Amino acid sequence: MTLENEHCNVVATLRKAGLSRTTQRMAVLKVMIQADGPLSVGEILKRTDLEQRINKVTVYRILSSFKENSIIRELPTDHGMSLYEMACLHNPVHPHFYCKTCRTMSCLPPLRLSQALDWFAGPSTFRIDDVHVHVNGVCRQCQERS
Amino acid sequence: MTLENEHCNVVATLRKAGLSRTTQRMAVLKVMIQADGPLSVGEILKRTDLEQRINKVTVYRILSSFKENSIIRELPTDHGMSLYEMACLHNPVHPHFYCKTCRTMSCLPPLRLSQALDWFAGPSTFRIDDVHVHVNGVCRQCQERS
DNA sequence: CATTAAATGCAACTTGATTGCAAATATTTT
DNA sequence: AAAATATTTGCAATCAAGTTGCATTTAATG
Ligand SMILES: [Mn+2]
Ligand SMILES: [Mn+2]
Ligand SMILES: [Zn+2]
Ligand SMILES: [Zn+2]
Repeated sequence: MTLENEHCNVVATLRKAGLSRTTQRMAVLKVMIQADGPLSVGEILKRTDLEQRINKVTVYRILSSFKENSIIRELPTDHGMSLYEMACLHNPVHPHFYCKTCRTMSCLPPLRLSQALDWFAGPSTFRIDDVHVHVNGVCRQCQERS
Repeated sequence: MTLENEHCNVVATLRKAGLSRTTQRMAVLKVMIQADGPLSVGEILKRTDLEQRINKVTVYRILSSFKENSIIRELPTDHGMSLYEMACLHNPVHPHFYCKTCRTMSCLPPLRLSQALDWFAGPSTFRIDDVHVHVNGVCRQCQERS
């Protein structure tokens, strides 16, 4: 499953989000748009460095601002590390398969859970060890406290 | 939702898993059984230390062996930290709610996803920001490579 | 071009988790 | 019960992802 968002425009995306057009942000966004799957910060650094060296901290801050503006999605893994993918119209929310061994994340078809299980039962070659359903938010107490 | 596994016996659980009965393992397991929700390593340490001080590394290794023997479940959070809960018969797999603010994890009813959404739509006071469906396992290549 | 606000780079730091190895403890054998 | 063996533990060092403070640079604005 490719992201199929080659059409997303770097400049337009930044402008729509009201983010200034720095070379670093352009480079990171370009890499994200061209990616064929979720990328780690390390991988993003490796790819941006082909054209210009960017500081690790800067990448973290850029990803953080992209996330706040819903340009990208953060996909936390079970190894204390997150991967990132575009959150554009061409790439709706979908489940992911994470290989514990090579620490690679694969996008799964955007099906409902029942359909997804059928999909796995089919010609899928993944060996599933566990499935986490993780609901994130803010609890009652913390809501009242602010 | 309490774990309701007060009945699980420390000695019996260890014996069934073929794990030797060290004071440290007994202490950790006792704390896990008495817990009323998922615990972090820090919280486990705090509770075991009330009776005997255990090294942090030892707790990690104990939790790791408990997990391998399906005595407990690991619940990774989106903050690079895992929480742990009993995996006994009285505590079947279920979704969890994680508060980003106080970093507390709450157990949710073990319903199917569609029912769970109804549950949230009801008198629930959680503010949901995002839901991660996380499928873990080993991919095709990694399976063949071993 | 000058001004100002925002973004970046660097170094140091934080935190959860892991590793190597010697010492202690549990289990097995005699 | 004592000795032999295997397992487990504790400590210190280390790792890796991610964060923070602050000086410097860059982008937007007029
Ligand atoms: Mn994806
Ligand atoms: Mn639970
Ligand atoms: Zn793999
Ligand atoms: Zn909270």
